[in-house]
Amino acid sequence: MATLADVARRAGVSPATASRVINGSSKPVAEALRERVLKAVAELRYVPNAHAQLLARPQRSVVGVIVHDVSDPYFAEVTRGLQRVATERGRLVIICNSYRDPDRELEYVDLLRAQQVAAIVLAGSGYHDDGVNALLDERLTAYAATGGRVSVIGRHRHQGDAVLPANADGARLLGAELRRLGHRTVGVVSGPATLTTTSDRLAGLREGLAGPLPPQRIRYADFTRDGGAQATAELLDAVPGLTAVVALNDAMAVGALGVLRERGTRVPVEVSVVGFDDMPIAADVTPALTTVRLPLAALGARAMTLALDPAEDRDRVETLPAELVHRDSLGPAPA
Amino acid sequence: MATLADVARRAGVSPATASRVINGSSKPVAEALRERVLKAVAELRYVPNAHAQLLARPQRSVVGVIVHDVSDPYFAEVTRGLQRVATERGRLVIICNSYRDPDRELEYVDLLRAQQVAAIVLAGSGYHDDGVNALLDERLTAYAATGGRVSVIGRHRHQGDAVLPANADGARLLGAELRRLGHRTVGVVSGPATLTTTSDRLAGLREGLAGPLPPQRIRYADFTRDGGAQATAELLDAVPGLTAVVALNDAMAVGALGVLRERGTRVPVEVSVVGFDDMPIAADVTPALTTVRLPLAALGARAMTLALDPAEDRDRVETLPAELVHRDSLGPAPA
DNA sequence: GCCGATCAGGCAAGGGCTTTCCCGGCGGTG
DNA sequence: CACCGCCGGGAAAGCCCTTGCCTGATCGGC
Repeated sequence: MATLADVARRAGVSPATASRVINGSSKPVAEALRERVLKAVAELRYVPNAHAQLLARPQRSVVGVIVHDVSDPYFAEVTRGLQRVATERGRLVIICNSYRDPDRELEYVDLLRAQQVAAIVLAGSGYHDDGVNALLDERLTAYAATGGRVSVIGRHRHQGDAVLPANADGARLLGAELRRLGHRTVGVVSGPATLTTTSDRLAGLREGLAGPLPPQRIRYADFTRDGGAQATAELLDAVPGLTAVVALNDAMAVGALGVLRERGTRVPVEVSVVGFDDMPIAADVTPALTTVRLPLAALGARAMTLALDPAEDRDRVETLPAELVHRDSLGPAPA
Repeated sequence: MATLADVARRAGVSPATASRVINGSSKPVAEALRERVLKAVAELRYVPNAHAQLLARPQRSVVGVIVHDVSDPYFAEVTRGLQRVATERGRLVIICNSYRDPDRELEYVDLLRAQQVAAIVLAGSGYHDDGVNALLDERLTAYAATGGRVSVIGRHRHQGDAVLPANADGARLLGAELRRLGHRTVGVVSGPATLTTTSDRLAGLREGLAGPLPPQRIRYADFTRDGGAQATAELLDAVPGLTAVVALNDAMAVGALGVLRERGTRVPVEVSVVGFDDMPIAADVTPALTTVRLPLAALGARAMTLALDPAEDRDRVETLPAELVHRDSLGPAPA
């Protein structure tokens, strides 16, 4: 691997001059030398060692992002927003998948700290586990204390900036609409109870329905298609007279639709199905999914903006609104 | 930000000893000192500077991966395979999205080189552009010359290891099946003509159909849902008597289905639709999509294995088979 | 009781780059 | 013509960590 010294030697200049040519310092370099350096760079296919550079010039230009799983469309969309802003500001992004494992999340915080990133953006639901939260909070505080910026998407925190989707609001809208359409026996296909997103949505839904939601009408499973399918099957078997299935995200709703199709139940004539998040698939399944749209890319963009913003007022909390998207999978409750 | 020297000072030892405690060198350290160091680390929330570490100990443990777009389910799946193997082998992965921009691909190769990564995995279709290919090849060769490993997924190269999906084979299977079912007027909703994946699939399809495929029955668009929708609309308007639409990936097929539904055309009774890749959505749209399954995760896993494998025989090329998945969107041609 | 072997710990040399500081040479001014 | 200031270039100090080598101490063996 060619080094700066190699380049300098080949161009017949000092490493200092070579460095100045290569990353355009404020100091001027005579045209003749500049060309010789550039020529040497090309010939040696020189690429500066990023680690040496970052060590010498503690200019923190990269931002770390921790998400549950980028390949999940929810986070893909959030990440898109994050990336857009980062690119605009000339920042590189390192993405880490925690796969919903709080321990891995902690590890990644340290890893990013070790990488000297300028900011850490933590996206995705938090956990109902005070031990984990305390640990995470402590790590992030330590990071913030050394000048790092922290910004969080979709979880409640006491330190650092936060951007929240209106989970409860959206669910309330959904619940109210179900109620308006006469649904009284509603089943919920829920994500893991350990996630705050789950409980927020559940709470909002309860409020919107303005009626009882007994525990046996809630089934907890993974926030995936298959989790949704299984929970729906259980629900259909356990709850007689069910007129609507609320899935707490669209992937689960797709699973619900699959089970209902298998069983020959007509949607929405016999049973209505609603989702959450408004993923791209939502419009392409049959029937097209009625769901709650969250401004995911905007969430990401905003969080990155806050993280990069040198503003002095920390601990800002912003909520971005949810919106009900009417499609075909929700109809009036059958008489 | 606390440094190793801070820790050493606080623990009353030399930086050397602190270092040895922190990353368990082979050299033994007395229990008393070890504890003092660990205590100092905890109190200062010390995290070693990764850049300094990598500079001091040029142990290359991270692998760079360049994909078109991780949030695309195709690459999400490939990446899953890559990650699995990398994790098994204790390697970290840096993922870069080229967003199908050859220039950005080049930049990322340099960036990864600057990061001193142990290997670069390049995933996703190559381009029909000799200029770009030459440039890329040259960059990769330079990297390989300094001991870097290169491994490539789904593109033809002359240097480095390569793992290929059987694009042509799969398309041939599809074409033959269409022919068997009596389809004679087949339209193709194709990805960008600049990609080699597109031309491979097109060539295979042509072979399988064993009949003419005039240019006006092929529409090129982006490999996205909307691209597929638009191309399908054009095709329906331009080609009378169309009995089947072949979309060159599943996202486009979903778009095709959407357009046909809007127009009230029954699938597969009036027009059949087939896709490619067998993405998770494929089974959940209505009618469920007949498509060609590619072993994407296996492709990723294999590429990572080759990249990490210190085997001496370079330039290995492996092809992983494709498989026709029969679902509901393909039926016999109407009489 | 002495010597050599063994062991724990520290010193210091890098690793590749940036940047401050300094120096020599030039042009301009009095 | 002498002096000053400016400008382009180089020497060298540091950024933070690892590790080979050396030292001082301890211990066992004779």
